[in-house]
Amino acid sequence: MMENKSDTDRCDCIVIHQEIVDKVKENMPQEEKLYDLAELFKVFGDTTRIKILYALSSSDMCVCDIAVLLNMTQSAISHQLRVLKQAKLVKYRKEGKIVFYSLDDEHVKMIFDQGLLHISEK
Amino acid sequence: MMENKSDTDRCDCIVIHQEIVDKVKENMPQEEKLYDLAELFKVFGDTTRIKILYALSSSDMCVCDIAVLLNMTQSAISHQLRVLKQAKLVKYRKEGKIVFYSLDDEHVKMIFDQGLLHISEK
DNA sequence: TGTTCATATGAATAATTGTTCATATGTTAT
DNA sequence: ATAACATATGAACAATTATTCATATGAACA
Repeated sequence: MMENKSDTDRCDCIVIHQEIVDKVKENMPQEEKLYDLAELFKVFGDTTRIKILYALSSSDMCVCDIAVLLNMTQSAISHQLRVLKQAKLVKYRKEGKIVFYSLDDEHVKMIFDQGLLHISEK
Repeated sequence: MMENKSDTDRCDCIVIHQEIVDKVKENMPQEEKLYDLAELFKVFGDTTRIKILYALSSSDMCVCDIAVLLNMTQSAISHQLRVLKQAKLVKYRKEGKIVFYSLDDEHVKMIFDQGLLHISEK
């Protein structure tokens, strides 16, 4: 009869690799930080938002201009700008009834570039 | 009676900003490239995958070790490793029945660092 | 004051996705 | 051969999310 594996939640090789796993565990950032990191990248993980960010990296733009540029509804753009705003990736200034959005982060372009580098090499 | 806006799909301000929009449009990368970029970041946009990538940045590990480390099922880890493999972010080598995964990209850490930089400043 | 315009937002819907469960594949050891 | 083990995978389910539609807000202007 076999020893029940789920008693320990560990496979056999973990016993051998325990040291490595412990070392890796030590080097892992806090749970919360990794969660925030994933949340940030999730914001980049949508074509519409990527396009908006790319557009804003060229020039500040108002909501309606972005909608025209991307051939999408004003509402869809506005919803996505809210997500970008919450992630502190864009900021805005009001001029009367027009709201101009712009990038709020120097890292956006660098994150882009690293991503494009990966893509172009694979 | 008002002129129907949807005839042109353009708001009033776009007429004024047309030049800017045209310039931005010129500078936008190809549609496909932006799609791929979003797909790449989507892969980073999940806590489990971020943790796996972080773990592998410390040391190569087998599937079962990762499962123990993250306290998740082997199946869940395996599914996510497939996603990472497809994105060419990890590679693997087989040693008998054990499969060791490792990072397949120098950019992973740099993308991480930029992300963490953004988070820590906001 | 009433109308037009630019933007924001809540609700609904459709599509995507992460995990679990059960099972398949392929390797090692007895 | 058979059993044990490490990993992979398909189907199902629950949860998340992007867009649309209708409408609200608030500014400019006639």
